[in-house]
Amino acid sequence: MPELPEVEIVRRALEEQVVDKTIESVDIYYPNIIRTPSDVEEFKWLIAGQTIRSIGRKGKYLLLYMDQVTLVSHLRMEGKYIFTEQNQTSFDKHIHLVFRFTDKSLLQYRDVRKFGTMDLLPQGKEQSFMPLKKLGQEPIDPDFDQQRFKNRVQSKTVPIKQILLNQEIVSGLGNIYVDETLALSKIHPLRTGNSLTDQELDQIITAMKQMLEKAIEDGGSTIRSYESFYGKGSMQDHLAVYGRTGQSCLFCGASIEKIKVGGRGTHYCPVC
DNA sequence: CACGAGTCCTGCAGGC
DNA sequence: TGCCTGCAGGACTCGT
Repeated sequence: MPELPEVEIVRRALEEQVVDKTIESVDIYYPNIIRTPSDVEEFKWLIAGQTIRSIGRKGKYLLLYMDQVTLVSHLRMEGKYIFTEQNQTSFDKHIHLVFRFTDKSLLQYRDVRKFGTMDLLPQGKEQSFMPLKKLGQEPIDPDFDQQRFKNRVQSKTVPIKQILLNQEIVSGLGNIYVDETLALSKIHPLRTGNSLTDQELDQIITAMKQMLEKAIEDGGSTIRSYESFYGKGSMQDHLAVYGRTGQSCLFCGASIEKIKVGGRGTHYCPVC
């Protein structure tokens, strides 16, 4: 499941593959992927003729900047982009959208769970697009405001696990990297925000950063069906707790436990 | 305001 | 063998 590092890998791939290409048309096989505009025909009409100028990323959102519009794409669980040079007319059943470029190359969007979303907004309007506007800073942002982060966490009464998953507090972390961050910081996922000391939050900040930077370097994690453009990342081989229920902790040897926190599967070492 | 629960969707695991 | 149930998960909406 793509989190910040995986989305960053996709961003880099798209940057190499589709920048400067002009969209001739879009085939849509599953319209529910498109949220904005609500009329799919309008989506097709607005995007036709647009040239992709650059690829950005904010948290787990991909931004495809074009001449008059910006496409905001969220891959959610299993969304992925597949670029092919040659023309094609039939696709596997999980391809829900195909961008056809004027040079006959294609960009296919594949999403088994159909959870991904796309919003096409007028150029510049993506700034005020709600989910993006409310997004918290990324831990790897050089301007990351540590004090503000600490204050917001300490004002909350819910478990730290849920707080780190809240994209409005800090963006880019998903279930895997939150569990890993807490394991690395040696902080129990059920500890509430207001119970954490400044020092413990410093550990969390350091761990988040380290985690994400290493994951990007490793080409992302390949969990379940997720694969990046350039094949598989290797980060999954370095996970300390995620998906290791019952296996022994890398730090102390105790058996990794799995519980539910805020409705999410949560892995941790009961000793560390 | 803050939080919990329900929703979307499909492949896969487990039970019988 | 094959059906049925439940689970996974990000972010949004709705209800308390």
